[in-house]
Amino acid sequence: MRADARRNYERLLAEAATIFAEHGVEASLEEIARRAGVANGTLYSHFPTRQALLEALLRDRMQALSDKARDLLDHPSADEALLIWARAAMAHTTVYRGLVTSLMRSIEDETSHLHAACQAVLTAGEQLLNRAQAAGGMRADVTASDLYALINSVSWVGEQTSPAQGERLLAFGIDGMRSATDSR
Amino acid sequence: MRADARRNYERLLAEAATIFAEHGVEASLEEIARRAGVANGTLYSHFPTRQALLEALLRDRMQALSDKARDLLDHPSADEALLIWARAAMAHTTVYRGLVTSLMRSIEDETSHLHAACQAVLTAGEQLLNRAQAAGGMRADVTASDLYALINSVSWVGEQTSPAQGERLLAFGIDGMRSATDSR
DNA sequence: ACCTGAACACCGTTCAAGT
DNA sequence: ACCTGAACACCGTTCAAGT
Repeated sequence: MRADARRNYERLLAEAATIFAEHGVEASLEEIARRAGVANGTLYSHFPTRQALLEALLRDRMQALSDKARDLLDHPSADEALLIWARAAMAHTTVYRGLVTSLMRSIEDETSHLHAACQAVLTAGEQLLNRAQAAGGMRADVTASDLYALINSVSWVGEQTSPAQGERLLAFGIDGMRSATDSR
Repeated sequence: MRADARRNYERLLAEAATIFAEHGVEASLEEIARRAGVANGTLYSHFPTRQALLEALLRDRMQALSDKARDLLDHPSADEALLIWARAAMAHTTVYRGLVTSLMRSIEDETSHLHAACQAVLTAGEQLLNRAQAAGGMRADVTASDLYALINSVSWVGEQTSPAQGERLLAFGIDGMRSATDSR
């Protein structure tokens, strides 16, 4: 990669982070290019779609979330580990306004640039879920997709109303996924 | 209201219904005006905002949902009545793609043209919730806002992935709101 | 009293022409 | 190889001028 190309790439990423943080993931791509000091087409040559830009921006963070799930497999309580991770996932999905919608769509859409990363997160969550199920804390019929959808939906609520309302729904949702024999 | 004004109003509503059904609530207002055969500004004079248009379009349906809650107060099972109503509410919030986001936002935003109707729906749900709580089926700490948020969030999931996934999350959510003593 | 349609200030995306 | 910037086809919203 040529030096000027690399510099443009980095500047675009940096401006995108700022502008997405301020205006959400639907912010104007034109403004990102403008603020990065490059022409319109340069943005498109580096990032063919908005999702490609998001993917580059979130790559490390999503990897970290997957890693965190692996680490939590060593946590003494399988149930608690799952809850801790779910909250971390919530925090991740709300870094930019509107991001949660992209993440939810991308899990089903294989053509999305975010699909692989979302799939990795789902699989990471699945490990924690399976462990909690084996320990008897969670219903056997709960799927990784259920968990993924729950986390994203409560993040969406948190975004639309208040983070506290999102937290409440997460608690109800997880409780509803617990085994009947589990003490509450 | 002048006869031509009335006719334009009706045509705009009819076209909006068609186009929202096809493209979701973020569809082009310009296209609605175009298809209704009126000028751009005419749409704005009748409906100052997109939400005002939505409100006129949904008024009857939202009233019917509130009425349905009242009727269900006579249902023999308080728990079952709540679940039946929640499913009806889900169906309502998904008539147009993207509508659920407007409905969720409008409950907190008093300036929204949809606010009053959303508030009425929330209150209607509250009656059913309170009855289920009095009967001992639902936790006492569940609020009408929790119920409203749950319904909208699972509708959102249904829209982003599949209706079946939305249904599953509704079941988990409601279960999580049940009293611990409730048989499962 | 209501309607028209141009005007303004924005978009996303593409692609020939440059360096 | 990469970048530029004009071109195209769209938007939402406002408002003077008409009838």
